[in-house]
Amino acid sequence: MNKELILRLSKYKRLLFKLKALGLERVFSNNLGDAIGVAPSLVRKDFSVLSLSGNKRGGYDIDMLIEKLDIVLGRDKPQEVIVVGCGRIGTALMQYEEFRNEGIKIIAGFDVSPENVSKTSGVPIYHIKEMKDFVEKNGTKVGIIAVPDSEAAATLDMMIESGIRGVLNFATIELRINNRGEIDNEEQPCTIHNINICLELEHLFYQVNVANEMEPEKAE
Amino acid sequence: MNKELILRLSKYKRLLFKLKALGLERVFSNNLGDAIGVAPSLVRKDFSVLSLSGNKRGGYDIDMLIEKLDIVLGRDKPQEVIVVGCGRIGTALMQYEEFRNEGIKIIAGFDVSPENVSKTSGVPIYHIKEMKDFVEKNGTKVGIIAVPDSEAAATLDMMIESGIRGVLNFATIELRINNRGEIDNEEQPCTIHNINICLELEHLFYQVNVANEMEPEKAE
DNA sequence: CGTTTGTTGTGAATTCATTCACAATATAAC
DNA sequence: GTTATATTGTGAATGAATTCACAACAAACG
Repeated sequence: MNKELILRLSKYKRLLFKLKALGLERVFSNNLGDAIGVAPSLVRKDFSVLSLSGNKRGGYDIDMLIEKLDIVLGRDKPQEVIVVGCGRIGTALMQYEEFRNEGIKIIAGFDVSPENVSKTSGVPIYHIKEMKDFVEKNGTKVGIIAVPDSEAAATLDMMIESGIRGVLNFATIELRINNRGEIDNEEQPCTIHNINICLELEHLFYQVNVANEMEPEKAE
Repeated sequence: MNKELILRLSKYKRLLFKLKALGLERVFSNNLGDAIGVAPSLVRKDFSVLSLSGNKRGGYDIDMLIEKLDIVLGRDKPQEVIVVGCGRIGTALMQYEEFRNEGIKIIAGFDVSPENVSKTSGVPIYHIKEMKDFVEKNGTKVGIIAVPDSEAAATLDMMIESGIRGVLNFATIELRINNRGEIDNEEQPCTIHNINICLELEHLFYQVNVANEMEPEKAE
C-alpha cells in the first residue's frame, strides 16, 4: 500500500462525509476525481484495488464507500494521541479544533517543565518522565513531537522506548530510524512522518522566485 | 523540476551547512545519501542534473555546493512571509524559533480582530483589510493560512488578489486552484502547499492499526 | 423490447523517478 | 612514473504509479 494511495483514501472519505451531509447517496468517479484533484480513472483504479465496486451506470454508493474505507483505514479503533513538548506549537495543537471533527483526541501532553505549561486546553500535562507509564497504561500508539530541534532525536528514542509506534515530528530535523522512516526488521515497527515547515516554505520560495520566473516552457 | 528533487536539494543544503560548521570541506555522495536517507547514486544524479560536478576521487566541494544550491533554490532574495489568521497556530508560527536559523522572517500577521491578538511576538498585527496594501508595498510573495477551515477558501482568494504567489495552508481542507495546486494558465501563477495535520495523523493510525498489524509479507 | 447512453472495471501503454552498472578518471601509494 | 584505488558521472534497466482505451454492462428511454 502506497503512501499516496492512503492519503487519497483519507481524502475520499472526508469528501464522502461532506457529500453525505449534503444529502447525496451516490457519486461518480469523476465527481470524486474533480474534488480531490486526480483523474477519474485513478479513483476507479483505487476502488478496484480495494474491491469496492459500483454500479455500471449509477456510480458508487456513498454509504458503502464510507463503511469500507473506514475498515481499510482502520478507523474503528479510538484515535488517541499524545503531544510531547508543550511549547507554543505543542499547546496550539492541544487546542486544535479540527481534531474533534476527525475523531482525533489529544489525551495528554508531556514536557520537561509541566509546571510552566498553561492548563487551559483541558488536556492533562505531565512530566516527560511519566510518559512511559502513561503510554503503557493507556496503550497509546501515536504521538506528536513538538520539542526544540536539539531535543528531537532523544525525544523520539524515549517515545519508541515507551511504546509509541507512530510519530508526527514537527522539529525541523528529519527524524529517521534506519533508512526510511520505518523500522521493519524489528518486531515492533515505528512509522515517522516529518512535517518540516521550514522546508515547505523554502520550497514555496523556490517556486515563486525561481520556477515561476523562468520562461513558461522551461519552468517545472 | 520535481517536487521531491527540490525537497532533497533543500535537505542537502541544510546538511552541508552543518558539515561546514563542523569544519569539513568536501563530501562524498554516499555521505550525503546516508545522512538524508537516499541512495548515493541519486545524490550524484541530482548533482549531475544541476551540472554540479565533483572531483573524480575527492568528492564534492562543500562551499561550491552551497553556493550553487543557493542559486538554484533562489535563496539570494529575502525570505519574508506573512501569516493570515492569528489564532493559536498562527501566533505559534510567528514565534517559531527555527525560522530564524533558516533565514525566514515573518514580517506581519493579519486577523479579522487584530485587537484580540497578543503582540508578544514582536510581529506587527494588522486587520486583514490592510493585507493588500501591505503586500503591494512590501512586495511579499509568500503567506501562511492559519484561519479556521470555514474561512480558508475565502482567505486564499484574498491573498491571491493581494499579490501572494506562494501559500502554505494549515487548514484541513485541501486548497487548490484549478487542478493541482498551481495556476499555470494565468499570468501570475500561485503555488499552494497544504499541510494537513489531521491527514498525517490518520495516515499514522493506518500504519499503526492496519499495515503493521498484518503479516510482514502482506504489509506495505 | 430494442436501442441509446453513460459509467464502471481493468489490461495495456505510458511516464517518470530511482537504481544499477560500469567506464572514466583523479588521487594516492609505492 | 606506474599501478592501485576510490569516486564520479551517466546511459540503460528497472519498477511503480498513473493514464489510456475500450469492452462490459446497467439504467433510461422510446
